Formats: sequence, C-alpha cells, structure tokens
Amino acid sequence: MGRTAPLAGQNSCRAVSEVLSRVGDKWSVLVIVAVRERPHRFNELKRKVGGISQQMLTSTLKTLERDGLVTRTVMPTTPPQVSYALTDLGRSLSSTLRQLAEWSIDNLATIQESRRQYDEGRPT
Amino acid sequence: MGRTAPLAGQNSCRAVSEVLSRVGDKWSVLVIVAVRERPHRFNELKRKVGGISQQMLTSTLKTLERDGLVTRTVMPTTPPQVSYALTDLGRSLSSTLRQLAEWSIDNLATIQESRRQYDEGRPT
DNA sequence: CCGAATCCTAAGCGATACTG
DNA sequence: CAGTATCGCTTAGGATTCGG
Repeated sequence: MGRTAPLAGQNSCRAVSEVLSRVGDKWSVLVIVAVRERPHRFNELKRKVGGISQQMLTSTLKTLERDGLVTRTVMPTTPPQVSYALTDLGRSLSSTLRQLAEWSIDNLATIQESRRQYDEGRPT
Repeated sequence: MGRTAPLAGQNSCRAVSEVLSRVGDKWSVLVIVAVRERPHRFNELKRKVGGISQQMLTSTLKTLERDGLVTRTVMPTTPPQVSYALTDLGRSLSSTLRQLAEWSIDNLATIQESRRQYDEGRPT
C-alpha cells in the first residue's frame, strides 16, 4: 500500500470502504457518540446507547479499542470498574461523522419518502 | 419511549446510524463513487467497480435507486441499454462522503497500525 | 459490575446458471 | 447487454448462561 493517491478517485474509495465497513455496523457510531463527551463505564454506555446487548457492546468496544478509537481503563476497585473514553483519533472521526450526521438528519425523510414511492410503484 | 431528547445527540445518531447502515455495506459507496462523474451502463459499472458480482451490483443499484440516490434509465435500443446516474441527492451524499474519504485516507494507516499492536499484545 | 462462552437465526454475499 | 433465480457459505447479531 505505498500508494499515496492524490486523487480522491479509485484508490481512496477502498479506504473509505474499509472505514465504512468498520464503522458502518449496527452499533459503532452509536457507541462513539455515546462515549464522546466524557468517559463512561460499561453499563452506563449500555443504558445510554439503549437496545444494545451486552455481547454487542462488548465486541463493539473491543473493536473500537483495537482500532485505536477508544481507550479501556480498568479501575482496581471492588467491584472492578472499567472506563471507556474516546481517543484523539476517535474524536477526530467523531467530528468527521458530524457532517454525515447533519446530512442524514436533513435527508433521511427524503430517502424514506423515495422508498415509499418506489415501493408503491412495485407492489409485487 | 416517551423520550423526546432535545439534544442533537441521541436522536440524530439514529439517523446517522440508519444512513450508515444503508451506505456502509460492502459496495454502495464504491458504486456511488464509480457512477459519480457521469452516467454509466451496467457492465461499465461492473468493470469500473471491480470484484463485484452481477447479483450484488444489481441489488446495490436497486437499493440506491429506491433510496433516490441514483436514476435508472432504459434506452429502447437493441440490445437494450440501461444507464445509471447519480441524482442530486446522490451527489449531495457523495460530497459529504468526501470528508469521510479524506479522513479515511489520512488515518487508515494509523488504524491498521493500532490493530497490529493490539493483536501483538494478545496472541491468543 | 464486567465480560466470556455458547447457541441459534437471519441476513449478506458470492458463484453459477438461466431468461429476454 | 442487463438482468433474475437458486444455492450455499459465511457473518452479524440477539438471548442466555457462566465466571471473576
């Protein structure tokens, strides 16, 4: 991958695709946004995200940690507490996602309307 | 459910999540970028995207059309030709994605390095 | 409180063959 | 050329249970 493609064309797409695949799963973005403002503990995140299973929260957090987007800090208390926080990289991604968030909010209704019309025309 | 979170936090995330789920699949972004500059025909897109199966290109295009992101135009020639193009909405999304593309290009290497280190520490 | 392990279902996706 | 149909593998992800 020594390619430093100057154009935002074919090569860069693969990068976006890669990042989107990671972040485009069901929970990653929700978790990122939930943990964004301050460190959170596990069950705190679970409540805040809402609707996520333990399993998925655990694995989502693990993946995010592996990717260097969140940090995991174990507090040696009893019972043990674990604190999750966004890294600089995670915050950077979070900012970038904000643009997409705005687009989504602005256009989600349009998309849903488009779907409805499409489905009407094809009742089969 | 009586929750009407006024913050642009929780609610908007659902919208992003929704859009990301749509666009975060394996091929949508690649197809969007491939069709971006000008209308393309089916097999033209297939070649340009590269590695995509007929099945997936068909269903990806259908979903994008349903969401109002691309148009599908059948030319009544023999053999029939079908032309796909980005809508205004699609172009708008494409622009928004560019930011994410840049972030991806800038940070993909960092992420991959982070993964490598993480995996080293946990050989199991 | 935090998370691992197991089980199970639904969906994503690819390959191939067939149609108009 | 531009799809559709079918098959089967692989993965995502939810529920539940067990352990530290």
